[in-house]
Amino acid sequence: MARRTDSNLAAPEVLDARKATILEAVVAEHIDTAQPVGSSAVAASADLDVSSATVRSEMVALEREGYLAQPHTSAGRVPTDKGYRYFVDHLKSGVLGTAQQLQVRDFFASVRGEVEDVLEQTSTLLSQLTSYTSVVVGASHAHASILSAQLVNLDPRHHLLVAVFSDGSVIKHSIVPTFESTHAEVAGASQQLHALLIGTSLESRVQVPSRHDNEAALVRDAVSALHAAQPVMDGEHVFIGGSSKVAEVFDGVETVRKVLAILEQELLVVSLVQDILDQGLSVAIGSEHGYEPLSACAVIVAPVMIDGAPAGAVGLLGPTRMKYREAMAAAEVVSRHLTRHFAGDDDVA
Amino acid sequence: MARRTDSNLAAPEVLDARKATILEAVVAEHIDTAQPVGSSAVAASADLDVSSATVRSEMVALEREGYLAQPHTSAGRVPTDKGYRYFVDHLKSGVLGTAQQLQVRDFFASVRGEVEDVLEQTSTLLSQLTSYTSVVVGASHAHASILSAQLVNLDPRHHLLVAVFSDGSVIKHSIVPTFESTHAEVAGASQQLHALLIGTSLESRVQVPSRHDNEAALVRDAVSALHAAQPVMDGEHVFIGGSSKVAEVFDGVETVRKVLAILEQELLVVSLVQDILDQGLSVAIGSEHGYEPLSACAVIVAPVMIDGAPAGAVGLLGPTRMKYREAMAAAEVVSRHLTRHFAGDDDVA
DNA sequence: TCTTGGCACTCGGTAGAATTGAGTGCTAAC
DNA sequence: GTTAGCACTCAATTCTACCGAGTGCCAAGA
Repeated sequence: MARRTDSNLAAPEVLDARKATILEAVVAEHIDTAQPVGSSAVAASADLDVSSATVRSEMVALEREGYLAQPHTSAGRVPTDKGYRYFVDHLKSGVLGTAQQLQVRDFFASVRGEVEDVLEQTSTLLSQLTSYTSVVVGASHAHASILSAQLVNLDPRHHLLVAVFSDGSVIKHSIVPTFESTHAEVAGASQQLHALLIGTSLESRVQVPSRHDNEAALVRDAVSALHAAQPVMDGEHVFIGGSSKVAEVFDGVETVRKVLAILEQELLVVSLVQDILDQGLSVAIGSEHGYEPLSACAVIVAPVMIDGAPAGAVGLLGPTRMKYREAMAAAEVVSRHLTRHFAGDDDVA
Repeated sequence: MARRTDSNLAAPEVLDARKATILEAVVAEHIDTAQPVGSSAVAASADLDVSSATVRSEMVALEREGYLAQPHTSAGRVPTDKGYRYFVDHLKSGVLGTAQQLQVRDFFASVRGEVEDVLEQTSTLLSQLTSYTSVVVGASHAHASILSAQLVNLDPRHHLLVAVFSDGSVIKHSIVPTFESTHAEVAGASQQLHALLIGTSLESRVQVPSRHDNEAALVRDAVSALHAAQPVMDGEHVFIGGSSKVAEVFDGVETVRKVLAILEQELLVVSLVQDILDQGLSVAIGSEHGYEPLSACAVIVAPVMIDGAPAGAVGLLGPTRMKYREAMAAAEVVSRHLTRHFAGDDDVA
């Protein structure tokens, strides 16, 4: 399983076998205990037959090379972001526990309803599976074609544009023209809109009528409102699950506050996830994503595909010392199920 | 300003003037400092010319009556929930700072867009105004009448019911019948639905066709789906703002976790707010609402009206030692603006 | 040259003791 | 009823000693 798929990034660094074993032992142990790890613990745990003194001298090397750090002189070592990165890059892919596999299977076998509901519930599932906070970013429907568009008359100066897309999404947008319109005008505009927009997507340009009557003006307003709506869309498709996990998983109120504050800004979360995907990563550790307030976090992402094209993602957010193997397995399994779910094979899991 | 509007509740208790002054001084001081308050501090602060010894003896009385509590023998006093209740019941109504008034006015003068967007932004506003977590519950549109209903054909076995309501809300619901339908059948059903549902509300019963063809079956499916959707609706109209404030305002990770966990369950939040309103309260302190995990919290609510009928609410959630006066003022001002906003006077503030 | 046992050293964490001081309850006098 | 005075309580703070996990370094051994 490739952790980096983007070739313009430096290839994973290589350490000699013993250093690698030691580093991995330190990381694994620290993930487990949240404590600095000492040379003797490593000598005992890892299956290398060397004394703690040898481990010690290797550790100073690893520290010099930036993989490990020492909280203070007489303490064990703690992984740096670079250390975690090495660990993740050399992680053998894990599998989900059978109980969890079953949970995922059951979930996708029984989940019903609108896309939004599915995504929301998926975010809850993912967070329950891992005890980390989860993020599910829904597909943008920029490419979906319009199946129906209509203008509904709320009152003489307030109309509602409602468009239905081929992916099952529905958007609405208020149209508040400066002039009053009759029922008949709105109905007429509605019909024109429908004829005009049906089969188009948000990306395609449409030919609007240039006449000067109310009906044509309404149509123009509606079309421009629709196309203006596009960038906002993504914001409506973020689902964050298990934000209370933040308080469980991080220590330090200040960290908790910072992370929650980020999670509140959903647009920011979307671009975070997008950035990581764009970098070709499946995990971003510490400061690898540029978001300073999240420097204590690691973020795992897995894309969700529709028709072979990326169309959303699931993500997990935890401390840098998170359980990468399990969390990555969960993210991948869920993203795969989700992809399959949207491909239409609701039945088989 | 009445804190309790429901007459079947006990009238606010009365304390003699000096006890009241002392109690209020203790509460005010404790809200300010988060520390237990001693007799000498009260004797100095409050404008009663008595010695600390006198204050002391009054305090034992207040403690005996359940208004105050002592964390331990040699500490000052801390208000109980009952103490806060007295404080709140006798609070002179506060006004918002002018800067904040301006902020609210500007906000409502410039806010645009769909109801959902307005509510969401309002929740952010409210949380910024007060630095507490805010809750905005949107109006249920059970009473709104249907302006338009249509069935859109996604694929032969998957149709989308889209209904537009007079309050500008739009709901969609998947219809997945066991049989395949032609385009014409769906279009026919869509027209029947429109004719059938237009002008009705979610509460009204409609006469569905009893014929045995696909078209009639589609109509029946759609109508029942629509009415089944009703209870779920409220869930889609909760907006929580400033959840990161939870980490600022409560101490103790465990409390933070519990509160966040509650906030994640939006339906629960809705019923919490509803319960408090039903009790005729505008503030629920500690265990006054039945939600044990929120026993460290106080919740302030203010109803939002549409056409004179309650149709939603704004709320604030903070620690029991929250700044009641400011927070209540903020909630009331915002709810009033929101009420006015939905009444249509967008311009005047 | 690499490994290892040995050893002195560092320094955070803990446990106890001593101290402090804010605040109380009580009482006797006003 | 009020108040000054006083003994008492007890959390919080400070100080001390000490423990021990863990290090760095070195000299001997493979």
